[in-house]
Amino acid sequence: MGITKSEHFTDEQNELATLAKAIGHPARIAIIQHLIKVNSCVCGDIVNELPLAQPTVSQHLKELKNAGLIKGNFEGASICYCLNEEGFNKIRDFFEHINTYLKNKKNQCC
Amino acid sequence: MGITKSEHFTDEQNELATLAKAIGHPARIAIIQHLIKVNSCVCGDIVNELPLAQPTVSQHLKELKNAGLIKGNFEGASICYCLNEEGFNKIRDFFEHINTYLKNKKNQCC
DNA sequence: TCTTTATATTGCAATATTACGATATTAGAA
DNA sequence: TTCTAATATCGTAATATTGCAATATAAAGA
Repeated sequence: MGITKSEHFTDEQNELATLAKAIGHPARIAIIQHLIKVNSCVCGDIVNELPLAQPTVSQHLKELKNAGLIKGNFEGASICYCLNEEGFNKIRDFFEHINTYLKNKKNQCC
Repeated sequence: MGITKSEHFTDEQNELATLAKAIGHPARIAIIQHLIKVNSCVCGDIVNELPLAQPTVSQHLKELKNAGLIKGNFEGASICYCLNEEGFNKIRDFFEHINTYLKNKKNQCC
């Protein structure tokens, strides 16, 4: 039906899913990579970096912001975006947990 | 339009997005967590662990498999699922890269 | 063979996502 | 104030995702 049955899952599961989902689009990966590449806040040039129209980029930025993966500050007329450590820490912990498991796993049949 | 303009992004960006997207659903997070929790391959009991009907679970398993995040082996009449190290390594590298950046970042304005 | 058990596939309805043109908003510059 | 530049929001079309009942398939046991 297109509705995710969020109420049947734990808060942690829903939160991790929201973070991963927000990252799950090539334009949003590109935004994250660009923010890392320039190693500073980015004011406005993100639209020029992406092969998408301005309203579309704005929408992707909003989703990353809502998920807690980026932060935006007003910088005069434009806005300054940068990565939000908090969001990335949460999802990093999840992958570290998986990584630790994969290193020590036993009884694997496949 | 609902169409992601994949052709305008790099292979790496599309691949990372596909992996993150596959993880971006609470049911699929729950499947991953269950595979870790039992610390072995899981044959069939995943359906009983989730608050979803069998066809829905089957569909989620298929998506995780297509993304390269789990593997499935036939084990008699049932199927044995476990995590696929390869897929998780790829996305882990991405997050480690981000983590390294966040630790050393300068010139942050937000 | 027939049945049972486990899993996959099909088909469809409900909802979500993606993309963008048009338009609104907001802040500085003239 | 008026103009301009930067960003957000609205509205909408096209497509994707989610979920499940019904059904198909495949393997093992009686």
